[in-house]
Amino acid sequence: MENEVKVDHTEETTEKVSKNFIELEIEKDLAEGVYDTVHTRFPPEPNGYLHIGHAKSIILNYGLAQKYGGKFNMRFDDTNPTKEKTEFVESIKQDIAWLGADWEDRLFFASDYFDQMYEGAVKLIKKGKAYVSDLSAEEIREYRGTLTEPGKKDPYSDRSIEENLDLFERMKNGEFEDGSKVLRAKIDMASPNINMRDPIIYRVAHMHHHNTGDKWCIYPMYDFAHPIEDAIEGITHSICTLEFEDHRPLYDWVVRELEYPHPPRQIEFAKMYLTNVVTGKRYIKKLVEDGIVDGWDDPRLVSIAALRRRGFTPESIRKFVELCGISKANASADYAMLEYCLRDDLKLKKSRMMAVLDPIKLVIDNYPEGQTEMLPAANNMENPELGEHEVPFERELYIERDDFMEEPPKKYFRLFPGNEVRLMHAYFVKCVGFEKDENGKVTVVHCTYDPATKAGSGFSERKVKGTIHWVPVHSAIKVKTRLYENIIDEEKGVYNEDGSLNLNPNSLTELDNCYVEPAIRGAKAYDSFQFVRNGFFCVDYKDSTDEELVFNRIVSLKSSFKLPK
RNA sequence: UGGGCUAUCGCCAAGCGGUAAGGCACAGGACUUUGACUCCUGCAUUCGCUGGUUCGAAUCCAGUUAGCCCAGCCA
Repeated sequence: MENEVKVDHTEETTEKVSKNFIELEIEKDLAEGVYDTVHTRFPPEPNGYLHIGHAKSIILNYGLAQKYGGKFNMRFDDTNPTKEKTEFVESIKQDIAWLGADWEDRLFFASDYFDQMYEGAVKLIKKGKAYVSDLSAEEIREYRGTLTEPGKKDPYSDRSIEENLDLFERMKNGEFEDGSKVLRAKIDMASPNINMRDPIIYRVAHMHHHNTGDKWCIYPMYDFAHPIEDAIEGITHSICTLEFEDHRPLYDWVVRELEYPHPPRQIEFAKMYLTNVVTGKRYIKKLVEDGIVDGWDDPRLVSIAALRRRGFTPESIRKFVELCGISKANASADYAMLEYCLRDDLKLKKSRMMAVLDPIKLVIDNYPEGQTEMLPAANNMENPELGEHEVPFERELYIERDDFMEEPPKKYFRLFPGNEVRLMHAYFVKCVGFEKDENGKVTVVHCTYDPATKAGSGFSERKVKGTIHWVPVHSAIKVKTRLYENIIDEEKGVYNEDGSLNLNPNSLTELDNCYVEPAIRGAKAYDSFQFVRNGFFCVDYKDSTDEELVFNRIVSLKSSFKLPK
């Protein structure tokens, strides 16, 4: 069979050479007529914020529906009121929409199907396939057996259908206390698969539900509810993660016993982690509580909200998911792969600005005092569509502190005494001296410029090896920047055993004496730019003020020059 | 010691009996008004291990090892 595919007609046609195993399975189903369409869903429980791991599932499910001309549903799996909140419903919807997965008008809640689930349970009872048990939680655990020993028959499993029907209805009517009774599916207490040992399918919980209020005091368990939700919505392929593989026999049992005409099919894939990145909810919760990060959307985290705040694009995340692929092997991707996707997406889309993060003054001795000339600068040399802007050139400029060295190592070709470099968009300048303070720290660098070398003049008498960026002292705009570098090493742990912080999360560096060329004026929250040689930055929506912009570094540029130690 | 799943380059990942794709990372080189970008070049005689079947095996068989998941009235 043809195993090559030249993907769609969408602009972003990143060509995929081979299909993943899920696509292969789906195509087989389609070819064999098992299904005549593809209908997928993303079913999160609204009990927290989504992170990059969820993005894989969202993009996978939505992408499958797109690829096969099918539909994609959004569904909140809210069958356990003890953990769910409306607050999370909203954040999850926002995150998914931001990622670009469109559920159109198909937004559902598992709790919308509670009536049908109840009827399903009654049907099971009538078929003699479910019974009400009075065993306590501890007893249930004992009777279930262990991984190596079979379970024992539940003493209540022989109740008559009539009695079960009566008891179950009374459970629904609130006659029993939480934990006093459960409804169990009657399958096989000796099954080597623990999930099949008469799993609980309904429990009593007198609790207010975010969607159904106080209508119910019994709630279905995931294993019973999920297949029903899928079947009701006409889902064909129920894609989930590996840990549910053991549940598939039960999933199939439910749709079979309930006699759904077109039962959905569950297919599992492996989660993807990022190497050395903290995703554990308990760690993040503690980091938030300890005030080490400033909430679930702190740019150092990898929740979708955090990535958005930091300046990631949905395109880059989609690209990342696509690059990682889908398989059944537990894997953890290098952060470098994500960074690559980010740079790749941003490099042609964002304006390139000169920004000096760690300034040192450069004085051009032979440039007239008080003179200013406006120099044209392409917004993106590789993408003329982005237009151009002007940058004022003066006698006094700021340059990057590490663009000057008093005693340069071999192969350093920026500024050092006697060396000539190009000031980006401007002139060649030659270093003629420098000043130091009492601590030996360089404070000012002096140079002379050559008017003949103006950018765009076609000057070609001589060449320079280095080009450095700069910003005019008097009209540059002062901003704050935040750099995020190393990611927490999960193996060592975020916290030590005594509770002290082990590593600085993503080692945040805040720089508050940075200057950007005046063209940055008017930048708004979420606007992002490439700062020449410093990477891509995004205006922080939370901490920027009218007086001062705060930039988050989205990703740094690759740099191959390293100072020899 | 039960059941399920997985094992191909530092990291992802194709491969489905015909003689190891691709990407990331890395290393060299060219180019360059960002040491970026782009462009070349290099990067698994070998597919967890051991046997077997075959003219031929990463792909089939047997065994073995390692890792992940399962004993919530969580999802």
